[in-house]
Amino acid sequence: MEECSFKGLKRGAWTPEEDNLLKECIDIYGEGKWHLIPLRTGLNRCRKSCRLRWLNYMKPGINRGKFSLDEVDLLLRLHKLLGNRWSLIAGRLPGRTANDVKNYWNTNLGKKQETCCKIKRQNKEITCSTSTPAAKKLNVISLPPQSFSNNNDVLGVRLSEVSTRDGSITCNKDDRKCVFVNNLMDGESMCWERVLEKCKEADAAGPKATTVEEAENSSMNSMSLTFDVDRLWNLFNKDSEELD
DNA sequence: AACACTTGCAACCGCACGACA
DNA sequence: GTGTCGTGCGGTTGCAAGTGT
Repeated sequence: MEECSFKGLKRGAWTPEEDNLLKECIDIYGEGKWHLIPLRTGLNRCRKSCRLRWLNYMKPGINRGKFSLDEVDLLLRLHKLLGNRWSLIAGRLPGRTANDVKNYWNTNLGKKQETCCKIKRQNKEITCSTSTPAAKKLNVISLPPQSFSNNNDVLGVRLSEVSTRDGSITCNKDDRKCVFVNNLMDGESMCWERVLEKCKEADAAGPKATTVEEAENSSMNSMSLTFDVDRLWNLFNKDSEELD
């Protein structure tokens, strides 16, 4: 936040007066005009700070209550699929912000994962990095290079703009990336959700964990689902072909 | 009551990326 | 092709509130 480091700009906790100014300005000019906020309101805050305040705290519809079991379950599954893509995960949790999700993960679920890991290391001598909590301990699904047929506009995203080159679903515009992932999980396609459902069904039929860690996860943490990455990838391929 | 320690979360920081000149 | 600007994201920090001793 380069400009926020300049002297003269206020930092730290927001006052109710500042919140009111911010809200009034956004009511008038709308979201996204962050550069206008300090100019129009006289708020002595940088635009990034204004944006963060609005998105994480003041935006209508934000759910500041405790995470329900359903939300935690979904969060765990989405994190397993997407890794630390907090904004994408938050997009699937109505009323939750990326910051909320990230904080919840770091303070609750991440610690549980770490504790689990330590216990396992002590008991089973399983190697497990502790350099970064949470994320690196998870078997985040990594998608191999994937191509889609050219110029097919599916689910609001031109598929020629989509690739999975770096192991994530990406396309040329961030918002489109979001739309793409969201759409994959929404509506008739519900690609990822079907994947998850199939995994759930398979797990219900007979748990098949691919690693010792996952096998232990299934017994140590009832909230955690186990995933066979290869199977998931095959299912994703199948769904992609159907979309094609 | 007073202090130390822990926890949860709001806010900040640095970086990446797209748009545009 | 390159530099600048605006925006968004993930990681990290700082501090108030809560809890333990």
